Amino acid sequence: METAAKQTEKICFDTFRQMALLSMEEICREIFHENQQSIKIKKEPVAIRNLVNIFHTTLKLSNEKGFHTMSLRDLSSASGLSMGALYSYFSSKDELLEMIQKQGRRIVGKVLFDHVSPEDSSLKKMRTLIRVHLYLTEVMQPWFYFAYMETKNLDKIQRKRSIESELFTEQVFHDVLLEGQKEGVYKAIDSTLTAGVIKALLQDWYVKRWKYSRRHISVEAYAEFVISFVESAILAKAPVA
Amino acid sequence: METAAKQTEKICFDTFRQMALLSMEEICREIFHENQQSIKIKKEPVAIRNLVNIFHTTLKLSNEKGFHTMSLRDLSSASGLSMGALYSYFSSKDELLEMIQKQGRRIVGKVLFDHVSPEDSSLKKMRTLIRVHLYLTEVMQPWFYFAYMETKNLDKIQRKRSIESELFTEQVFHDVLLEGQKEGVYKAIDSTLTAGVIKALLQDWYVKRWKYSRRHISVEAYAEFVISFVESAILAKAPVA
DNA sequence: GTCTATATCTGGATAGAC
DNA sequence: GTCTATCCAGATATAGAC
Repeated sequence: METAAKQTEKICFDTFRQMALLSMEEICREIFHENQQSIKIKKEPVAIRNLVNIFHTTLKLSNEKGFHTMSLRDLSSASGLSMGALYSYFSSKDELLEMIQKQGRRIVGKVLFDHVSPEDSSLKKMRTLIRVHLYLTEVMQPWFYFAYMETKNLDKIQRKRSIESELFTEQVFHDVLLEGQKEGVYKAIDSTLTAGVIKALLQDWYVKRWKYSRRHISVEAYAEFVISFVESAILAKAPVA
Repeated sequence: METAAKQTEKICFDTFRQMALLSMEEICREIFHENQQSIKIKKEPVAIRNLVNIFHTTLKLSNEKGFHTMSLRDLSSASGLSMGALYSYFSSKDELLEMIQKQGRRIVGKVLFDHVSPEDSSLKKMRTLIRVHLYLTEVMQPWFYFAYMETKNLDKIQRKRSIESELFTEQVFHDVLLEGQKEGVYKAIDSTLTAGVIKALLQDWYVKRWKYSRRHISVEAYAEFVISFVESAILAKAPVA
């Protein structure tokens, strides 16, 4: 009974995947138009195709051995673009790093909060937030991992932005927790620490992806586990079915 | 009443700190004697003083901007040792990386499992494991963070060792969970995922240290929070006081 | 727009003075 | 034992042909 309702309402991972892929190209188009001063290419289709290629390849190589260790020669041969061609899309290796970070933050912003409607119960909000967050990080795993590992290599201002965005996500969970506590759905435990703990569990999914792959655990399974684990810990009474 | 018993039994963070600091010098002495083929220095006191300095400075710089980004010239000026002097303690930058990883793994092995006795109840074992793990990572925060972030830069064999040690820690938690489930103390939920979740919470302490510092949360406070959070989620009945 | 060839710079590593 | 000076590989970045 409850299951039926759940299935119709519960956000589905597959539709999610397509959405994010669509976003990817769109974002590249935006980046292209915004950075036309540093991008020397004029034709949009060419530019976008190559940008997608460059970002994709950079993420792949960096996540194997780190952005700093990846030389532009590596990137050149792996992407099939020459050194010269690369430099018509960015003016320095650091700029490339910044472009990727910016692109990622933007997708997150676009996708993450479209799925929670304010009229939902705090219980439902929380569940949806957890699922959406996990599904998003699954679809964009390479980017999240990259952003996570390469923060140190950013300059101060970019670094600050990255920290802000981390704390902002945590804040969203924090707010829902407070709301639920007011309603009496959740226990009155430290909401800041709890929000941090939830964030840590979500992060583990994309940071330790190798572990979960090896153990053949799907995102959906992990999502349901996290939800039930967290709810066991914070619900005022026994979890609803 | 329970509080009094708890305080006498509960492992104390301050004594813990001293123990780890002592270990540090001892370990450097061991390293010195083992690597006398690559270390050109003969006098023990000099060697140890400089080794401690080198490790300490390397951790500091690397944790700011990454090991790869830290040049040996940076290390030289920050430690006060010349390039030449540095090279009488290791034969390559990679060897320095390996020495630090090895040193760290050794301290962990020395300290981590001395505190759980097999005759304890699984409940007590779990609590002690959580505390000891957190206290240890607190005392050795720079090293743990370093080991965590620089795994990518290791060669295959070292990398494998690092992964093994990660999975081993998780296994310890896993075993205690199973034991507790058999005794009926813990619920019969997925023990692998649960162990992973606990590990993630412990890791958050040293990976996101900046966050907890900023919020003025002490290790002890975090430890107690994690324990109560985890127990709320996994205890078969309501937690004991 | 894309390539090849090349200039320039950075940083790991070593030799030899003190 | 420690320092300075230097070598050289490898990386970023650019110029100019096609």
